[in-house]
Amino acid sequence: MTLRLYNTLTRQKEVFVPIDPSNVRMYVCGPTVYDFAHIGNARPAIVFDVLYRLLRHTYGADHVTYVRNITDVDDKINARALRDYPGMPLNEAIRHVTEKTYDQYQKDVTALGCLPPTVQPRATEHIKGMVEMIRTLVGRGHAYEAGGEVLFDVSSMKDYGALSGRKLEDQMAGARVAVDAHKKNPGDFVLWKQSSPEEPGWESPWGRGRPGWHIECSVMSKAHLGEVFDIHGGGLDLIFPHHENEIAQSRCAHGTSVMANYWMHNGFLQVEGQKMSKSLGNFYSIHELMGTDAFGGRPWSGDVLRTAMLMSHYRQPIDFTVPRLREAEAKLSKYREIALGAVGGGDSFNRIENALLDDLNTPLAFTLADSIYNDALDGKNWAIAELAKFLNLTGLADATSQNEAILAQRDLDFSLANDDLVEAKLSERLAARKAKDWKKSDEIRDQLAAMGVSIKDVKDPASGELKTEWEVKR
RNA sequence: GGUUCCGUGGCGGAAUGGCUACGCAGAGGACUGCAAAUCCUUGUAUGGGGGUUCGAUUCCCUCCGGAACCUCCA
Repeated sequence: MTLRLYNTLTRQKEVFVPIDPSNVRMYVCGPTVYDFAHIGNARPAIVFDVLYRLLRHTYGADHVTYVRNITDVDDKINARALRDYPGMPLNEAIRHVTEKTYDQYQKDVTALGCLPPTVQPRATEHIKGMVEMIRTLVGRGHAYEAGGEVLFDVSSMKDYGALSGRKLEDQMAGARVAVDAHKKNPGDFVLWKQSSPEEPGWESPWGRGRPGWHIECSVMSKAHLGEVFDIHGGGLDLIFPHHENEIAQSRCAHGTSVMANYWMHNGFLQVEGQKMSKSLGNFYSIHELMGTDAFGGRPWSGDVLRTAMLMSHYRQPIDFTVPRLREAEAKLSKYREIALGAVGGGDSFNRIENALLDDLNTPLAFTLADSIYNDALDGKNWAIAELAKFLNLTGLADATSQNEAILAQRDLDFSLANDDLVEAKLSERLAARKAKDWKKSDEIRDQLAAMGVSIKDVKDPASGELKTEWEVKR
């Protein structure tokens, strides 16, 4: 079975053929580090991590290069720096913002079970390359200087818009594109803009300034992967304008007919049926979900979040809800219980691997895992190996399950604090049961339930004596 | 207005030109004083209308409904 991927460029699934099997190259647009990553940002990180693992599995771990950039030059970062560190020199404040956000991002994606990419370049490390590429574009007649900016001239590229299926004329018909007086075309976009003395800036042939958003990815991908590479990924919303513009810049600068052969885009995530937004109050950072009670009144571990993501196909929308997370948690814990200790590999039927090879069909992989589960329960080794392989290939063996520890600790704290009280009530209830005073017995059960304690009546198998077990219900 | 995509049971979701998987929830039963837990059994779906076909949920057309993008939001 060969790897097949849906290619946004052609709008169909294609067999993946790498340019160089000894070095498969993938670039994914990473975060702009101005605020903590939210649950929507987690999706591309997870999806492309699964692809990365699959590529490593298929071509060998040393034969895949995965680049995920860090955008640390951006006007939103500047705004955040001014807001959070008033009075501090801007450049210093910016460093605070980007470092803090970057550190948290690394922690978040690690907890979600994502392997570190081969390289995580930062935009600020590549300013020189950006200036060079812009200079090339100007020299080749694809960019021009106007109104203190350097702009890409979209009319200079014949098939601009091929990725998104957009034609320049159609866009203009929409009449919602901002028209700036100094632009030749409304669709022209900024490559370089001048900075005021307070703003961050770098020297360039066009004065002290800073790069536009799109040029960063063109330069960083070129630096680490070359002019043409295999896979370029990101969220659905990046197709236009970001990826369209990256393609324009890279192809025009290098004179190539493609930038990347396969373009992949993950679908969006909604929270409880609504688009996630701060105004609706359904905006959750990864950090909040894992470390607080903000969503559903309890923390959710990285592996549960990862499972909940992978239960849907990456191109489908996901509705993120509490029942979904519960289902994910239940599913995962039953697989883990049986397969986590097992050594993956073994030559089993490879059905799960084939599902993943078919454009990352993770929901099918879960389905297969469910059907294999019963065989694994019966102790069949091939089934246990297949489940273990599934957990490894999807990164579920690596994601943190820290919240189990947190919840267990909570339960323990509760138990220690309430042990005497609960025991007293239980013996009272046992007496009532022996006296067949069901009313009183049920009342006590209700009281305990109200405290969050659920009970289980059992018989001692040896003596046949009545006993009651209890635990804290979450 | 333009571009792209999606409609399968209560929910999540797979697959297929020929009884529509699987999981969760639900229902019934066993057990229990009653519950819980556990075990056994089980009902329910391809948005509407055309077309191609022996046969369409699958392919084509159309309608309805929904989403994303056209605004430096993954």
